[in-house]
Amino acid sequence: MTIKKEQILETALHLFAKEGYSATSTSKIAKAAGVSEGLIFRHFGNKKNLLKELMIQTQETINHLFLPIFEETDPKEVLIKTITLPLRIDKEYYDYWRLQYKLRWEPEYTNNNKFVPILNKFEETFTALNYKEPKQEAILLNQIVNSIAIDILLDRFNEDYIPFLKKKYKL
Amino acid sequence: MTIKKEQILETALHLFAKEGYSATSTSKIAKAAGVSEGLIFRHFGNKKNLLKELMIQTQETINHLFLPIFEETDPKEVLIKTITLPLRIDKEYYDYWRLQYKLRWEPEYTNNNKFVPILNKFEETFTALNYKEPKQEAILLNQIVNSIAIDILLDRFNEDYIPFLKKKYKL
DNA sequence: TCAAAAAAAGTGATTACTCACATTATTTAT
DNA sequence: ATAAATAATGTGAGTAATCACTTTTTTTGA
Repeated sequence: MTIKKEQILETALHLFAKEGYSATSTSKIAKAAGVSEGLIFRHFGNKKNLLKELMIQTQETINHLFLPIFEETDPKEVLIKTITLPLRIDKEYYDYWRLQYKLRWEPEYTNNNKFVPILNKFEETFTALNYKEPKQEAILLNQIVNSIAIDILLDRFNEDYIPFLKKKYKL
Repeated sequence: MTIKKEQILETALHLFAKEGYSATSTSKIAKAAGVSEGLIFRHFGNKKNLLKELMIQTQETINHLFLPIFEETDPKEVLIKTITLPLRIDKEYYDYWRLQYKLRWEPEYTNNNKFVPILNKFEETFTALNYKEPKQEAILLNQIVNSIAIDILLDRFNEDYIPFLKKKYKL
């Protein structure tokens, strides 16, 4: 991976996340990245493929952020780490999240259950904690984490919410 | 309001909700609505203003859907109506919701606390039910409803979730 | 010296939007 | 009442700018 290719990916990520895929032209990316427009097509073939490579990176990044939760064995610790996950994410990763949430609504974007592994982890956790309906609890927790992430990205999150959730889950 | 103007609004709503604002050209709208492209600009001035008028309609529609919750006085009934709201929405309104959720992520879209009234209603409700932290409970309930709506729109909702929530809130 | 990397200079298609003009609906004057 | 005047609605051909993408030329590093 050359420096310029990385610059294209980095710039495209930022512009796609900020303005959206359709609203971001390849010439705009090239200018912002400080490269010629042709280089984008040399490296990625077409615009859609640039997005595709970006989404692979995005998925890897997000998987990496979830890793500490997967590796945690103590169920209570799983819940704590899950609830506070959005807060612990460094701002440099925000564009990845933003792109992910934005692209959910695109018709081409097939969401084919990328969240199944984390839902299974949550279900195991709630089973270990003797919750009556661990499957539904897992869905609820997943919804909460997503909502917190969205609130943070849209700059309308209130930190008081976290201790409230900790009490709810007796943590 | 003339028939053709209504057709433009209706078609634009559907295309914006489905493909997104930037990805939908005015010529595409005109063709699908069966009018000349010039008429869009006669009625709305420019593309952005078409979206603006559409968003006013959208807000009115959504407010109307929330009305039964606002008018309900029995706190338990408020919760029941809230939890089941996304389920009770007719499919013909889906485009309004989709547009709303999609546009949250656009930089021009200023979200200036349109949800404050419903959050206040929820807070009153939880206060009446003697919940310890009604403000935070209101935020949680709002998150849940939004999550359900998103899941329905993205066609990944499981109906078993509703009875689970009813038990949670002792309904 | 020469292949890969990058830039520069193109391509036709599509974009949002304008404009001159036609048609239809509404108001006004007699 | 009705013809004339005015306003509202609608069309289709045009605009320059921008779009994704291609081809050609130049630069770079081993």
